[in-house]
Amino acid sequence: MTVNEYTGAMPSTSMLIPVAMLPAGRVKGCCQPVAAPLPADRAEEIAALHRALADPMRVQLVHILAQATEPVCVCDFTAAFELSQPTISHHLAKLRDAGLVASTRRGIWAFYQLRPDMTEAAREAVFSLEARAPSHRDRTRQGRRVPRPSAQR
Amino acid sequence: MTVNEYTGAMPSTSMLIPVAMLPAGRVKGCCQPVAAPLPADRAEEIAALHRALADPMRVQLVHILAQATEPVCVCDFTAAFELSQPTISHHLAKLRDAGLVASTRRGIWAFYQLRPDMTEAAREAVFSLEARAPSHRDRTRQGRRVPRPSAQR
DNA sequence: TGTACTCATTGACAGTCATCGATGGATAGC
DNA sequence: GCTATCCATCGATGACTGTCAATGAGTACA
Repeated sequence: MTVNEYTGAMPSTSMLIPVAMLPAGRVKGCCQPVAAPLPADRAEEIAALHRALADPMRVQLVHILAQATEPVCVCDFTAAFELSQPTISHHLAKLRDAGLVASTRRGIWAFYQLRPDMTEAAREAVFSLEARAPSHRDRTRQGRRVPRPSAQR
Repeated sequence: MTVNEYTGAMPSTSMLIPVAMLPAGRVKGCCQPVAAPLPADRAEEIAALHRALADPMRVQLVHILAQATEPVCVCDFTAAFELSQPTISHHLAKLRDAGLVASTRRGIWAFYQLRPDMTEAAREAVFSLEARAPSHRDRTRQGRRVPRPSAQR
């Protein structure tokens, strides 16, 4: 076998760690070179994105925003869930810090929406959430719900 | 505006909470109906998947497994990272509990690989990780790296 | 059987996170 | 100015998480 049967990954010498680089004493009979790790900052960036979606409440918030046709008022979130207003605000701040949502104020109200300029990584994560969200997807199937915006705005 | 400019979501009365269902006292001038929340267990399921990838070390482990052409020995993980063997084992167990990886033993060694029967949700998450993983993607572009396996095994 | 080795589990500890009540800033209306 | 309302922030608290040392389970080999 030379190809990952699942991912389709091809062996690439550019992605392999030379055996000589492995710490001495660990190169036993079973050991094989593995793909080069991601740069530490990139791994942390990816993990931070997933961390933003690692709470069911934030999954709910993103789900609602992905379905919304207008920016959503915080008061609607607090009305929809049995959590205190500070907790909702806390989760929205986490999503904002992760670059998933943006907020605007109108008078005393704050409105949240998904960021149109979300990173490609974030877009994939949101799509993977929405793609399997509605159990009635088969009934209302309309294709990919989070397309890459053809025109950024 | 009747369509979410970013997600392309269409208004669907089946996904809206009737205003009458909103708690009394919260229906103020700014409030609009929002999409129905996900079932609690589904939101938790989605969050659990992201929680599994919410640590940079587990991102690295999944990345290596996605690039690997063979099941990877634990001894290779412990050799590739400056973490203790129990910690590596701990992270692999988390990935296993999340349904992302499977392990087999050969003699005294344990080998890990991505689960071929991973859920659609997990597959999307892994793909969204790998799609932006290599900075030299453009040079070695081979299309989607995590296709749905045509033949389950 | 005894030794060496690999890997998983347990226990402990420090750090982080989710949650809520209290508080403060900002705005609208009187 | 005064009051009411909305939202963000702060501080406290309990729960969870990442990490490692110690230990246990299982295997290979002489």
